[in-house]
Amino acid sequence: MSRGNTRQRIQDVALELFAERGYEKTSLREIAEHLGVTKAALYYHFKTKEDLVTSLFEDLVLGPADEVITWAEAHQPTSLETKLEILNRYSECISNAFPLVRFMHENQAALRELSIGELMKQRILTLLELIKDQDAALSDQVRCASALFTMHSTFFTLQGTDADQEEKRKAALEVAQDLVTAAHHGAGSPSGT
Amino acid sequence: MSRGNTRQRIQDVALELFAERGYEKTSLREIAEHLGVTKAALYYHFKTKEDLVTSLFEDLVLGPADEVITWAEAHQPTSLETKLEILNRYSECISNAFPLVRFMHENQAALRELSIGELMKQRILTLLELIKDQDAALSDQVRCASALFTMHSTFFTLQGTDADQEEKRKAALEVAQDLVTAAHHGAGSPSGT
Amino acid sequence: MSRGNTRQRIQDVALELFAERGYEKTSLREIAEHLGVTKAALYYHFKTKEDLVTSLFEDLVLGPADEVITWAEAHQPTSLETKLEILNRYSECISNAFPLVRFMHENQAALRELSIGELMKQRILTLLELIKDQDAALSDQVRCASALFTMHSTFFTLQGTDADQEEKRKAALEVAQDLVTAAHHGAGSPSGT
Amino acid sequence: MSRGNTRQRIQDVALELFAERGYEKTSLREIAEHLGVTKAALYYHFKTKEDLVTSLFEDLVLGPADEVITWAEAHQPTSLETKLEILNRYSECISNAFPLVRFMHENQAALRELSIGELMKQRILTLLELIKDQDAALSDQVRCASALFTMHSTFFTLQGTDADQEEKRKAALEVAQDLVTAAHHGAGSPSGT
DNA sequence: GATGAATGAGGCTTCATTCAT
DNA sequence: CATGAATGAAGCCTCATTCAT
Repeated sequence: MSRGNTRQRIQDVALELFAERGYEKTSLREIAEHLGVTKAALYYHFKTKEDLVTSLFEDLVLGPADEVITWAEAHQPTSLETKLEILNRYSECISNAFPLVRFMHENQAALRELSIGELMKQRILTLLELIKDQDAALSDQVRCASALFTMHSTFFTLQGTDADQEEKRKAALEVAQDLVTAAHHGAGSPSGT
Repeated sequence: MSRGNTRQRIQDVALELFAERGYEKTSLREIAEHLGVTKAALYYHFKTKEDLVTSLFEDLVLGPADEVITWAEAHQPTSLETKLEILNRYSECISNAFPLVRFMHENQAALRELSIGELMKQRILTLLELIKDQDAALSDQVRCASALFTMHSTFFTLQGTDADQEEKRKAALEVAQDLVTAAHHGAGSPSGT
Repeated sequence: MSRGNTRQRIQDVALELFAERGYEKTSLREIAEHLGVTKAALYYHFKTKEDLVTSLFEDLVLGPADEVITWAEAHQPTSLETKLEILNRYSECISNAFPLVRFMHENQAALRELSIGELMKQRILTLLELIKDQDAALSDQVRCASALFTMHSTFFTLQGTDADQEEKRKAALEVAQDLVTAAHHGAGSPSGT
Repeated sequence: MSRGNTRQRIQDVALELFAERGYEKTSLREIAEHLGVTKAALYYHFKTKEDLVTSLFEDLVLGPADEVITWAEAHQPTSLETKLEILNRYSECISNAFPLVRFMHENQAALRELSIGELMKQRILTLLELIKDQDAALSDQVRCASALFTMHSTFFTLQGTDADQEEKRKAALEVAQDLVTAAHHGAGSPSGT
């Protein structure tokens, strides 16, 4: 019945529970029980609890995000079109790893103590740097940060809605792109004048 | 030096530590040690750990938010101007209780298991209902949710900046108001056409 | 029934079990069960298992040994008579803390990983330096080390004997003093010629 | 590269780690990792952890010690010269198995729970019986025990020294023989008179 | 000869909480 | 108002060991 897929099954259940109940509240005992295995079995596949959560990010989101960053850095200086394409590509990463992104969004405090949290934060800050202008008005900087956050949070913000995953992705992407477009044109400063 | 203000001091330290290290990672022992008191002393002032965190929300954010909601519900049906004023008032609540909002934002998973978390979520959803149109395009619904999230997260998003608290508040408010304005005018649907 | 003496009772039982079954083999569960308390109660009185064993050495042997060292260092350069008096005083320390010394002797490997082990080792090496001549023949250095070891191990070496504690102490002291006397007179080098 | 010598390699690594970190603190995982094998591989060669440590004593020290005992028992009643020759022969056993003797000396508490520990203890007590007089003065019994302990511990007592193994062996042997000689002549009793 | 996968027992430690004083 | 002492539950993790392949 169980071949070489136990590692995968552990990751699946862990992701589900982490997203559902939070990182700290999810114990390895719970994960093991959901799987019908012993706690010790988890330790055969993952060195620590942190190692387990780290593997989720590495397998689902870190690689894809790095691809976006690599692509973006090859297209500098960053035109508006490039920025919009960054958002587009990033929205696809996120959409594919949606429960993990939800987990990341809702457990920032817990992730801060994990080394993978630091790595993810760096990726997001790097994306932010690529999207915003260093010396833009404050409100335009907010627009760019907000664009990223919007994509991170939309999938579960729109939980009640009957829209499907792809519709949500497009809606979030549209809003994010509008925000970045406005920031790019310096919507912030003229309104201040 | 310290008279009957112990309760206050506990809240201050608790808020600081909760915001810094997260709800689950902050133990009552830590809080007590930071205060130079015994754990048991905390229990004289607060029935449980949950009671302590609840008191923070009640004292700092729940009341003010309810005032905004009460005001908003008295001004229905909601015109664009009303919506913008809701955002304005809410941004002031948030600005005053800034570390608690950060805590809320970064500990959503933990708060989900606490009854105060449910209460706060209701408030935010109520505000969202007042701001968005029930049958707006999906992207416009995202805009309104994003407006709220943007205000929640801006204060620590802009951590590195040298802007002061009030400047940040205004920048976040501007972005939020733009988003809601766009949503109000149905920016979403035409772009779909 | 139990007033402020719980800490003491924990130490007593811990010493007994540590000496009986070794440091690593003695679990805090066992100690707690022997006392009719919870494991958590131990942690109220001692921060860790290492802290518990450390307290034993500090309370029973470290202080007295330091007194011997202090006395010895005040009587430098060290005449033979002084050396013999060092042995005499040290034998009394040891005799009073006899089960702990047995524990130390039989758990050197375990103690090497504990910081108190390092401290105790330093004390013994210091005593050794005071007793032996830096440039004595190899066999005389062995004599001095042996003198110390002999006192450490005699109490349980002579376990079967019906002699009482004080007789054993005197016998060990006599042998140790003979060894140091021989070393002092350079018994080693002439026999080599 | 490695043919049928895996068993030997396991023993080598095990001895090294046991001596370094102690019996309890050394896990089979560690041993396996140092060898670049799986834990399960160890179980192909040794039935249990105890079996592994037992094999070390059997191969390195038990046989040679038994030879000494056999020789000694054939030379009863034991003259002083015989006693000195026992020490001489035993010192050679020990010198050859030096890390294992260090291990034995520093892990007495752990060995007490192992059947091989009991066996080794018996050998040493047997040697002690052969060396000392049943009804000697207490101090002379201490001398004989001390002679044995001295040889056990000298190799690592003299760790800092630049003397080579054989010089250390001779120094320890000299001290041990002096002690036994003194005991044989009843140095203890006249001093009591 | 050796591995991959798993187990059951048990280790140390921390936590929120209680209660007599 | 607050402490000292303690508890019960649970946490993460490691260990020696087994067994099918």
